[in-house]
Amino acid sequence: MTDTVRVRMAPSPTGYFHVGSARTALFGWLFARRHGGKFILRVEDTDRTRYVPDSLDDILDCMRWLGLDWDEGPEVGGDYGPYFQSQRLDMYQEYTRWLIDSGHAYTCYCSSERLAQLRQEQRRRGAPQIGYDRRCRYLTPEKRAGYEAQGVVPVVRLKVPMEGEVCFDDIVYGRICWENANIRDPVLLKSDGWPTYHLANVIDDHHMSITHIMRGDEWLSSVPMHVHLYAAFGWKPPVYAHVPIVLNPTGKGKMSKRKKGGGGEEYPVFVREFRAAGYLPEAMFNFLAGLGWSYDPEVEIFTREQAISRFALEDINSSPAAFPFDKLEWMNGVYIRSLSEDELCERLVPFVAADLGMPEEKMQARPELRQFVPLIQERTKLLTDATPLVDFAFTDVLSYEPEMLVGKKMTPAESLIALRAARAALAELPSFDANALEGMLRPLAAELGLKVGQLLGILRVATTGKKVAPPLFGTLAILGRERVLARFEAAEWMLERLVA
RNA sequence: GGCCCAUUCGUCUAGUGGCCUAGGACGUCGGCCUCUCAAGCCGGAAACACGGGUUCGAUCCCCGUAUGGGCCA
Repeated sequence: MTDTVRVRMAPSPTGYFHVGSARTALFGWLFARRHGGKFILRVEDTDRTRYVPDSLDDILDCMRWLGLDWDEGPEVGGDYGPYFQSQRLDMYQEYTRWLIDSGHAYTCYCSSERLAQLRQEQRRRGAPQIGYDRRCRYLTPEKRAGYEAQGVVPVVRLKVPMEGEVCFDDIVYGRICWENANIRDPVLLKSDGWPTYHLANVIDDHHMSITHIMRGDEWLSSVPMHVHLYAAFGWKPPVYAHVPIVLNPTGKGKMSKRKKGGGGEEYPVFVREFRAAGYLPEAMFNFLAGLGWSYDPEVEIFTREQAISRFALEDINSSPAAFPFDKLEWMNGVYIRSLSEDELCERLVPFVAADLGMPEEKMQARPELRQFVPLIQERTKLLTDATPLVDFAFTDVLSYEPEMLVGKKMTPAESLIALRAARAALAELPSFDANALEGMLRPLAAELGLKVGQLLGILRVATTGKKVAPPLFGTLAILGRERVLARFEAAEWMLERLVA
């Protein structure tokens, strides 16, 4: 029997798309694509208290950004809908009723106050197990009727077997077992009539014919409840593959929001933050795929097609991984360097324009950025690196300390002489292209008795106002004679005041 | 605290009983190149948590310990 593989990703619209969720989604996507199956998006929006309005848009948007397309779900529909749990409430209630009628579940009238008190007492006593004591499991029909008469609205709990053990085979972790005695009776339906994760999840996965569940390993401990639920319904559970969580860069604790990195800096944890920080989606994809999975022991850079061709759940590493930011940055640089110049320029425009407070159209209408691309391509690891490398080309007034104009091991007066000589020579130069400039400036340094670096250092500051900038000859050519001469003149003026 | 999971260079990983004098990558260190910064090239340092077994032989299998992580509240 050739069951088509159906993998689901089930995000909750309770926050922005987390990079750890992205990796799990990516593994699921790779698996579905590898087997020619379906990748399904189901929105688990049953937690109304934690609902964040724009989070779903963010999740969908970031999925698209990463190139993780889905075959069924929001915006695309499908034959197994609705794909929002909030639209499937009838179903959950109906099945809950069946569970009660068939003796697999029971109503529980315990108040949250009693539950809290119970836990507190268990803690104080140092009880081996903390949690619900199944009191309502044994309620007499009379008692039950009494509560109902008082208008107490119950929750519904699953009757978990009290002896024996539950086992299941996880593709990543192997066989895992629990003593049933250690499992509490979980709530299935809340008193407001909404399902818990456990219930909704099991019902939906079954009805959507999900064959493989890929999710973070923080769900590992709820598997036994799910297994019991499947058994109660008489359904065949899907195959599970839990993916180890992503640890923060220090390797201590999971990569959660609002934590500080090793250097005390805040690091991105949401996909949108990586995007805003100037990471490329293709680099992100490659990197995430290599976190906990290996395409090839000798190969770090691979395409999504290559990843699809070799992906196997069995090969996912079962130990959690710290998030190696350095490696991501390096990889992003590799991808930036592999882009065509036009492509890179296009991606750079929004970033540079925003940084410079300039409309994108205006930025695009100017030739400079595109001209600078070949000079800055190998100098940018993140798209956000570009602005400081080109900003001087978009302003007429440079602001820098006059002292910066003094050449290495030189006096201000000597620097001034060099600057003047350069300006005179540049004014005369027949052609103002990079080659011509180089052919003139190098000999000039020798004539002045200076090292090339000394002369160019002075001119670099005069031109860009910075000590670190793209290669000078190309930069001069892009700015053009007129602007360069004006900047040199301004620099001379500053140096003159320093000398005097 | 209980349950569950994990443990190979600083980090991401390869490795499934002999091919391992443990491979690759990032980072790091040294050198080359060089107009600054990069990029590139060459080279170096760097790991099987510990203790017991099993076996002719363990990174690889089993059991403990330790450490880390997750869930439960």
